[in-house]
Amino acid sequence: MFKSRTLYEKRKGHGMAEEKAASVWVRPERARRGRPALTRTQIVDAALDLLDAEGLDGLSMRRLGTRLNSGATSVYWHVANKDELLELAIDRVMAEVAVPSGGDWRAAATGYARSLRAMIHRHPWTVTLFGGRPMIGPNATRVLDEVLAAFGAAGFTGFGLEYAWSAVVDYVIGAAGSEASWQRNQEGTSSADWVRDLHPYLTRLDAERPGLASHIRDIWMKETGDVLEGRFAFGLACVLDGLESRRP
Amino acid sequence: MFKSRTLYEKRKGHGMAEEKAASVWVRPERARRGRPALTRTQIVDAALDLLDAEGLDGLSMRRLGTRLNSGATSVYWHVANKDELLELAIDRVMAEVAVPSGGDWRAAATGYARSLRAMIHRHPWTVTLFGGRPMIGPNATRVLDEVLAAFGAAGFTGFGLEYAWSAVVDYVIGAAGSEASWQRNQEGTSSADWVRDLHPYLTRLDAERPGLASHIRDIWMKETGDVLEGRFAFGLACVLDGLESRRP
DNA sequence: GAGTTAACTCGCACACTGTACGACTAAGCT
DNA sequence: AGCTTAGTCGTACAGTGTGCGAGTTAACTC
Repeated sequence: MFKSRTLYEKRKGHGMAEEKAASVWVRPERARRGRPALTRTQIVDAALDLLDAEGLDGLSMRRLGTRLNSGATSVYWHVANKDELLELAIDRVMAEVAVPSGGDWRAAATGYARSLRAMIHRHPWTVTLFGGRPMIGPNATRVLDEVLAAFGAAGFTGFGLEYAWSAVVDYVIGAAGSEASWQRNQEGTSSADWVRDLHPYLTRLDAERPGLASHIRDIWMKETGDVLEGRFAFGLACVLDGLESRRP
Repeated sequence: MFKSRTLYEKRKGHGMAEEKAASVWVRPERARRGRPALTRTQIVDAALDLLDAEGLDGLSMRRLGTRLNSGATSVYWHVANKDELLELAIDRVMAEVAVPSGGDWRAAATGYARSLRAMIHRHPWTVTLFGGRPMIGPNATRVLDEVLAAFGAAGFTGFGLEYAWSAVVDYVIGAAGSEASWQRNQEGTSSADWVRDLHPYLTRLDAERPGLASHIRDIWMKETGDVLEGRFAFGLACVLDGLESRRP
């Protein structure tokens, strides 16, 4: 009898050296014969539901299985492991980020930055995953291509191009990431709870570091959505100004 | 007999409403009587060893226990749960970041940024944790106080102060975070492996997106430590220039 | 139509996780 | 001496990611 073996596993034996399984992106979706089966898109859809609803911890292979009305380990036929599933998921949401074209480079950069930030707000679980593995999926690729083209049209080339682009992404990810976890923190505990938690800390701070204490009271505890908006606009403008003055 | 109960648990009963346990930082270390015991510092030391050696996944309570030559669950007497342990750990490494004083504001900001980045490089596991909960430990507090003072001396006040400071941290965390995971990625697989993994992707890219393909070949695959250094210097300079021109 | 083969699902098992619980030991106080 | 409390630890529970192999179904070949 022929032993059904996972195509995705590392192949050994036959005297050949151990061979790495290829990335999801070069490996085509399974050819479908046999009983109609789960689809990659179907699986990623369900995974996204769980991720968006409950964050990274909300996604477990078993819960994914039950959501798909299938066995806990059936997904493993279509996907090598959980990391790969997350790779698929993050590329899927990268489809939501757009780089406006047709305007000047600054409009393109701003649009890209805001679009990326909005995506992170919709899918806060992405923050942890950024840069985990190099993002190589079709949508990430498309975005990268577009943004490099926009910065290239602005005159940046070579390492300067890389530097300029990086400055924007790095800032956006840092800023949007901190906003995302701040919001996740707020929604868990009501604002009043948060204040009560902070209270003993603040009273001690009043004595030891009055400047910091008043900053926290006057700024942090009054931080609304508008303030976050202003903060992001400010930081982004700083970065873009710096780029403008360094543009070839 | 008196049932020994964890002091750290939420206290209920006696008709009083459920009460939240206070944060690690307001709760003193356990008074020591009885047999000489584990120490907070001792525990955090061991945790840091594991974290620095093998990253976030390297720290499990059981491994921590064996490293301390103690039972797997003994740590729970000194620390409410794993999250709290991580809070202690991250504050410990915050001791390593310094804000230079005595120079102009730009020197202070640069020094702070570089110091924070260096700390992240030494302890890449911090990246995921930043902003998880608001950082409230003594060292984080000290750093925050110092950096706010430096920016305050530069003329920033109120929300402008918050904006200016945030722009720097957000950029640094974004940039250092991406560098850290990039390095972690390189050290796992040898550089040659990485190239081989990317190869099928690149050949396809040559046809579909030649601009991007050549960028990857010419820039990404030649990225050395010096390049990362230059990239960070560039981005930071952009942010600081933007701040300078907006300084009151 | 019969038979073969490949695609796919799924139950079970393993090693591992965080942590609640309660029994136990040992030190200090009266 | 006896009591009280600080501190340790073995056990247990519910959950995790995933390897394995047996079972099921549909499309091919003859």
